[in-house]
Parts: sequence; C-alpha cells; structure tokens
Amino acid sequence: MTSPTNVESDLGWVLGTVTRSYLRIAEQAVADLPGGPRGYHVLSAAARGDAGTQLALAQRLGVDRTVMTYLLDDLEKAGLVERKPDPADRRARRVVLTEAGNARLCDLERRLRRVEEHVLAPLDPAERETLRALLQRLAVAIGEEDTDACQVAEEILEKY
Amino acid sequence: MTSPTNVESDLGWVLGTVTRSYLRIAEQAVADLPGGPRGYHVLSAAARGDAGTQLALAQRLGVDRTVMTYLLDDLEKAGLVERKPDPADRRARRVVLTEAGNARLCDLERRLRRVEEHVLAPLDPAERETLRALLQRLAVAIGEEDTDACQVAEEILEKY
DNA sequence: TATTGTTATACTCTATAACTATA
DNA sequence: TATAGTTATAGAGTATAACAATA
Repeated sequence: MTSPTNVESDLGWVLGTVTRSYLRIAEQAVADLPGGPRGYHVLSAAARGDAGTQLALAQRLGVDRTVMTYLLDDLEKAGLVERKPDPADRRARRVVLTEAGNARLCDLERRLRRVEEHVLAPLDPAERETLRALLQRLAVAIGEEDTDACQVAEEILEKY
Repeated sequence: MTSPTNVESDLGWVLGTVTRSYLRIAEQAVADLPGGPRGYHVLSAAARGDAGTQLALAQRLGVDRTVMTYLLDDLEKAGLVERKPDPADRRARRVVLTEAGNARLCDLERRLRRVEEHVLAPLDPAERETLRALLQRLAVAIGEEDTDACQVAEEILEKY
C-alpha cells in the first residue's frame, strides 16, 4: 500500500467541498432568477456600470456570446435589464438595469449574504475574517496574474 | 445608485475565483486521464479501499450510476482499474486499482500538489497553513452536516 | 475586411427508461 | 418485489457556423 495522501488535507477537496456547499444553497437563492447564478452576475456587473457591451460581459463571465444572447433575452423578458444602443458603436448594445432589476439585485445580495453566514458558521468571527482576508488576497492576486492556464500548467507539470 | 456590495468582499466571488483558478490548472494535470478530475477521484477512492461497489462510488462522487458505468469502462480500458465480482453479492462489482493505476495515482498526486503550491504561492507559509486549516475545518463541518440543501435553504432564505 | 449581435444547427454531457442478472 | 449494473434514448446546456448590420 503506497499510502496515498489523506483527502482532507487535499486543497482541491476542501476548496471543492466548501465551494459546492456554498453553491448548492446559493443556487436556490437565485433559483427563480432567469439564468440562475449567471443571471445574478449579469445584474451585478450591470449595476456597477462596468457591464459594457454584451460581448465584454460574456467574456467577463467566461461564456460564449451566443449564450449571452439567450441569457439577456430571458432577463429582459423578466423586466430586469434592458438593451440600450451604444451611442459610440451602433453594432453594440449596452446592458443596463431596470428599476425592478436593481431592487431584485439588492434582495439577492441580502439572501446571498445569509448563505455566506451559514457556510462560515462553524468558524468564530475572528476566524471568518481571517479566512475572508486570505481568500480575498488570493483571488486578487489571481486576478492580476497573466492567466494563460496552458503556459502555467506546462511550467508546473512534468509529463507522466 | 444603491451601492451594491463590492465584489471582492463577496465570499461567492472569492471562493469561485480561487476554486476556478485551481481547477483550471488541475484539469490540465488530469487532462490525459479518462474522466479527468472525476477519474482521479475514482482512483483515489479505490486506492483507499473505500470505493466499494459502483453504486456507492457513484453516490460518493455525486453522479448517476449510468455515468459511473461509462467512466469505469474508460478507466478499465486504460488499464487503471478492474471490476472484481463482489463475493458477498453477485450483482455488484468492486472497483480495485491495478498496479498501473496505483502508479498513475501517485504521479497525479505529485502533480496536484504542485498545482496547490502554485495557487497558494501569494501567501507566506504560515498563512497557507492557516488557510488550509480553516478550509479544512469548514469542509469537515460541512461533511458532518445533515445535508438537506432544500431544507437549509428554506430556513435561510425569505421569499422575494 | 473585421466585429457585434442574432439565429439555426450540431455536439457533449447527463439523466431517464427499459433490460438482464441476481437478491 | 427490489437492487446492481448495462444499454439505448432523450433531454439540457453549450459551442460552431452562417447571417445581418455596422465599423
């Protein structure tokens, strides 16, 4: 027996477990929203004004532009966003929140905050802050990275 | 402007970002393995001997038993696992690692450890340990939870 | 000629249903 | 009758390709 690594010390496992736990409940918080979690991210980006064009938004969320078309169709039908012509480029559309969309977003944020609290409940307040801070630093550092996953992988991994 | 929450303080966002970053590279580490990340988990469970029957394994990984059939077909073709008849129940099959499967698993674990190191690189050693410990406690606590996501969600979320 | 957005089509992944063999 | 596993089929989600409008 080659004594493989204990799963519980596997970063992939703990990250996956915690993330899945969060997502499983969070998905219910956004279940009745068109597009689910993705719809939430669209509302969020639109509210911050940095949504820009549909294409920019699609790239931000890491989905194909055709998927963005369907997603926005649904959000628009629900009266949460509108497609406004881009004054600078008549090919492009800018995505903006409606008043209803803004109200919905605020409500979703409240609900997601409760999900966070539930997931972090096993930790005491100081630990929660520590965890948040560390994850935040990692996430920000990752965001600044030149994210060519293929190249990174090649550097890191030797061939079998 | 209703000043929506800053994304960077959103647990969903930081968890998602860090997890995706890990997965994007980790997926390449297991890219040539049948089933990818899932295949790795099968090898891992089989090595620890608690794989049990195909059905038990499928439930562990949260996939349908039919998916497990296809997955094991591929892993078996690659010579990494074998389906042995369960002596106690002739309907069931037990999943065991071949020698090649064990060697492959050890190699994968080495590579995944390097991915972890890369993801955690922005933190100093003490911080890494702290983060690991906190995530681990959360993951274990979650594992012990009665995981009826629907019920939890109802308790946590008010209606819109 | 290249790009934004839309539509139609094809593909991939997963689940459902029907079947065999055991219990 | 119920369960483990397999197979065939249908469904959801996604991407690819072709198109219209504009740059």
